[in-house]
Amino acid sequence: MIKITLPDGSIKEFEAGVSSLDVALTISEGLARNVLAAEVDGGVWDANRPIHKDVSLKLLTWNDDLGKNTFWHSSAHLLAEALEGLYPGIKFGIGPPIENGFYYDVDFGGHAFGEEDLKKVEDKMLDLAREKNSFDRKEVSKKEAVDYFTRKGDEYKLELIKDLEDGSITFYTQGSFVDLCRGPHIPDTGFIKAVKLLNVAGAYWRGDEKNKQLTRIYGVSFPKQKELKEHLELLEEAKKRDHRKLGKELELFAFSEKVGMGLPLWLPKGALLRERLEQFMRKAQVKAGYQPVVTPHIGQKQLYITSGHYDKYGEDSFQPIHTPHEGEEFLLKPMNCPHHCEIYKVKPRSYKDLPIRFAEFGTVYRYEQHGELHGLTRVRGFTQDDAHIFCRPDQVKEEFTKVIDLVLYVFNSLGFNDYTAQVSLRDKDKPEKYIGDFNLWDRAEKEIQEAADEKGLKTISVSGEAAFYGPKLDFMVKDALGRKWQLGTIQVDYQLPERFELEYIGSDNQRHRPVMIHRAPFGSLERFVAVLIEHCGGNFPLWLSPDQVAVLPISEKYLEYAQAVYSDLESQDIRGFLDNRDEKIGRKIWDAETKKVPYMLVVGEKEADTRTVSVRKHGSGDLGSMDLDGFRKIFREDAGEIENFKG
RNA sequence: GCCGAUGUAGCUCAGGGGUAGAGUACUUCCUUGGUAAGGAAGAGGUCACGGGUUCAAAUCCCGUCAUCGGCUCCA
Repeated sequence: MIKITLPDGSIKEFEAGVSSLDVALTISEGLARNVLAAEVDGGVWDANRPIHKDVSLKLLTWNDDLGKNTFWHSSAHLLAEALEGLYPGIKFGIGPPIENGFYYDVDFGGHAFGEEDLKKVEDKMLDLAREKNSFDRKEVSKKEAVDYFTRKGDEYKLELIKDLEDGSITFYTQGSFVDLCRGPHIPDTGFIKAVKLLNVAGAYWRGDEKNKQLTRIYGVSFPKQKELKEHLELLEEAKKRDHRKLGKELELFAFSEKVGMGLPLWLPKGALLRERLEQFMRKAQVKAGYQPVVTPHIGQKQLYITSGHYDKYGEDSFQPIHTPHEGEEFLLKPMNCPHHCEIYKVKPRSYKDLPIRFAEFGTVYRYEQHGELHGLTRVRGFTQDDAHIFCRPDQVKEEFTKVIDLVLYVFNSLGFNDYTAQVSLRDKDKPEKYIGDFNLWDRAEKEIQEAADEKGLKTISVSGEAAFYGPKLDFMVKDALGRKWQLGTIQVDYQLPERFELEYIGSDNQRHRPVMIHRAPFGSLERFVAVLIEHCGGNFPLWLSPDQVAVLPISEKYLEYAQAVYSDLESQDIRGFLDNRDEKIGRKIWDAETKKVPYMLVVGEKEADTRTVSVRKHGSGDLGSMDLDGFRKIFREDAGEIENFKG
């Protein structure tokens, strides 16, 4: 007999060899029907895998993330089985579950698999699911595994097996499909009741551009048809918040093929939004001891050779601008740091001067690859809310901590609570990707982690995400469709001060090397605005709204009073417009609501007589009549502190 | 850059080898209307661009460009 401890602490005795499913049956048949897998002593197991010793056990259903994971992993196998049935001889890469569904990478040989083929595969998957084939686990030796896939002719699986330890290899079989897989899986395919294959994409084998590109098929599946329907509706809703769609609808920004791809054009309303954000940041930075500087949009090629950027990115960048002068070459600036280094160097610096903080809204240009461009989140010309802090080594942590405060202040002010703080480290297996002394790297990485910990930030560490000159603390935020973007970034850099031979005179009257901290709380104005748009669905906080108030006269007869109201608002620095069109009030309200204008002031005979306005708030409706002072009070309260600062 | 898809009026989209369609926006006129779309008329397109097939191409084929979904990249 073995003892099994359940999550509620109760302990039950079973014969050795009992499965999680058997345990579930002793609790209730209904539960057993829903068990997808089980957490056994912390590891996830197949629900039908026999247990031979005392363990703690948690049954996993669709309501557990690990349960969903297992479900989608099994769905990937089902996809592969369907594909193999329809396209015999194809080869398989990997097929894991992901955050919202699963995918499988497939080598179709010469066949061009397109989106119109998805329906057929979906149907086949559902056919196979109805067969309720069980997922059978089998431990195999490395030799058996190699033999099987050699016979099958699947070089990708063979490559995977090569890296596996003999004795740790398992196969899973469902129906006629056998896969190399560590599992676990759901009991049988019958659990999968609804499937939607979402798209096909190319994906390099093992994520390496030098390898062959496989066809990746993305899908999502559910135990109930209804859940699929809800999921697809959620996706549709998310698409409505897409900044590219809202940016067009709200006339914030546009692109022109003539100007060039990835080069955003800011329309008046968008420019206003940007300006408000810049003003907000300027104000916060002045308070935090930053000094604004301004530098040109180009710099000599030599500047970037010195910084190391030319060596790293030069060939894949916008190419040098030539002048009538033979041999003279300028680069569009792809970053501001070298310019700021030269500002640091204009005069000798004392240890007493440090830290020095140079801030600039610097517009930079980077030749991003064609397929990488994406709305405002990935562009070829953008403005960083950049600053560089030059400090003594002993000041690094304190300065870093202050920057974290600033980033968090910005995020909080804009209601960004759902971010991930990512410590981006170097990939220690690829030292060739980085410059500088790795002892300094280790020091910088440690300082970043410590500063983050001291601020109580919950961080995740990702190796290989560092900049080539130093590690970073990145603030990642998701867009409407769940894609992660880096917004705020803080970087510790020991390399550029070295390359630019930056110095300060210490208290010992000796020359010392300062440390540089690169930081941009927004990251870029473009990307930040994009995420902001999606975050608030185009309903900006009042202080950022391009149009804050619409004055809506009932008819032409009240235009004069409406104009007086509008002028009064203008004199109070309240932004908006007067809708003097020959339209009915219902129409004017419709249009203002559609444009997401926060406040609408309806004025007609009654208001003109009593010198009042009838206030309507976007999304909430009629607030009733009041005089202008009353409205301004409501407005100022809604606008909050930020609106009321004079930046 | 790579794989897959898309490109028709300012916008959203239908159509499809034989003279280009809707809704909306726009212009003019009527209407002077009280909290989410008043009515009528008009104007608006080299069907992304360049080739090819055809008596005839917006439609079929090829190429280019841009956009979308991914991959790679992201100073």
